[in-house]
Amino acid sequence: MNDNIKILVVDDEEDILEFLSYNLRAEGYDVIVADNGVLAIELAKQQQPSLIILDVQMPDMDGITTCEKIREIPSLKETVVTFLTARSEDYSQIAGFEAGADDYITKPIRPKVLVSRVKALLKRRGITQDSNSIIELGDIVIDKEKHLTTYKGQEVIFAKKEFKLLKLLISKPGKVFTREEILEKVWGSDIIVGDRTIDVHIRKLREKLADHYIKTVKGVGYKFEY
Amino acid sequence: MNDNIKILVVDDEEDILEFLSYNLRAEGYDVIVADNGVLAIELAKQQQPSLIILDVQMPDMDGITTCEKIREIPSLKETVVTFLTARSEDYSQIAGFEAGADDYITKPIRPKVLVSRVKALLKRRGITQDSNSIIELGDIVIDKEKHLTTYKGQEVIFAKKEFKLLKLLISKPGKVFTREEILEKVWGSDIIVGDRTIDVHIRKLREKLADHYIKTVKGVGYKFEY
DNA sequence: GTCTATGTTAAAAAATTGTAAATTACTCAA
DNA sequence: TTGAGTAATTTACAATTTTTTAACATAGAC
Repeated sequence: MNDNIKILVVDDEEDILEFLSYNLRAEGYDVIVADNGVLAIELAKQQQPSLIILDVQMPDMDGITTCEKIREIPSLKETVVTFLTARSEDYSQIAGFEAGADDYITKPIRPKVLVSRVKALLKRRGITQDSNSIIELGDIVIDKEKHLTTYKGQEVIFAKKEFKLLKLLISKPGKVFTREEILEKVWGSDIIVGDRTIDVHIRKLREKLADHYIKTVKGVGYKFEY
Repeated sequence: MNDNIKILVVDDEEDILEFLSYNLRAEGYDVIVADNGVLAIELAKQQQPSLIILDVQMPDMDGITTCEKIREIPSLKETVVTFLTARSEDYSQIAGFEAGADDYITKPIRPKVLVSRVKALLKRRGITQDSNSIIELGDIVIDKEKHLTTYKGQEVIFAKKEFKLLKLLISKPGKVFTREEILEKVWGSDIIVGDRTIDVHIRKLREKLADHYIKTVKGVGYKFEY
């Protein structure tokens, strides 16, 4: 089980990516990286990081534009975005806030400053190493910490495996998970279960969610679609 | 462990948040902040602050509404709430008291006034820097220092381990604590005890609390729910 | 129409937790 | 230091819930 806070770092310079990753990982964060805006958006959608650190100056799509696009994605509305700017580019601060940034960090980056800044930012949003556990998607709210799920405001009780399966599917809305993937992530790669086990669990989820959301892609697998 | 008094500051303006935080932290309070009402409520539930400072004017959900919602939450019934109002908005005083506020502070805020006001408020409620070792949740009052528990006004005696376990569960109402977590925090990570030990202790708590509050999340752990 | 993947159901199997009673460890006063 | 009394743990088993299986139904591709 991994409940660490995820941080997405976006920069076109390999060195900076490594530098940031190293320092953030040392603090126990899960770091994912992207070296361009397009990839960043894709990863953000998939991984739902709590914080995105975005370099302003990038080829192709700059940080400001990337941020604007990120802000247009519903599931990323609440994500904290912070810019990385060279001290000189002061104009970017203003533009950055307009684009929906929450903070900016100026280069050169000093590890301690970076880390405390990140901590402060996350704390301000009520996200802490052990309490970033709430996934919200339309009518469904999942609180990992409280192990509690709400559907249309009503509490729904999911057993352990059901909860795990739902968490998996909902973690990447729209993505099709093959049966192999589901088995590996929910049951564990070594455990062997019969053919109908997954179906039965899927059925239970559908039952409890009034048959919405979970779609079958015949021959491939299942997906959660909002 | 940190026994400082927690204060939650809620305002949509970054400057004011920082200003208030700075001054309150300087006085030794633990300050948590929120820039909107929804987050404020979530944080308040999670962190159980002793005092909430709430700006009246906020987008989306204003302070009055936020306060009303807070007052509806059992575990926050006793929390002190004070409003922050511009001097001109005198109507808000009345509305504020109706919504369940305990006091109001007018802008512009002067640090010394703020601090003395806060101190007075907390003192009035019997909360002082060194005596907030009292957790109160509905019918249950726990005095950590005196190792004393009251349930519905009646003193209940908990043995040492029971007390520790209760303290842990109650420290984050709603959170599910896994057996591993409980073992680590109550027994210590190196001590090995049998499979049923936790259950038996849970049972004793339930016995003494008339079977309320402590819920089992099968396959996961236990939680305290008011 | 056949064939295959998936849906459905109920019941068996497995896992987890609840409980009482017995045992062991601990504490504190004499 | 001892021993009575309390607290903590273990044990053995009951009760409950979850998970899996298996048998059969159905839907859609070809």
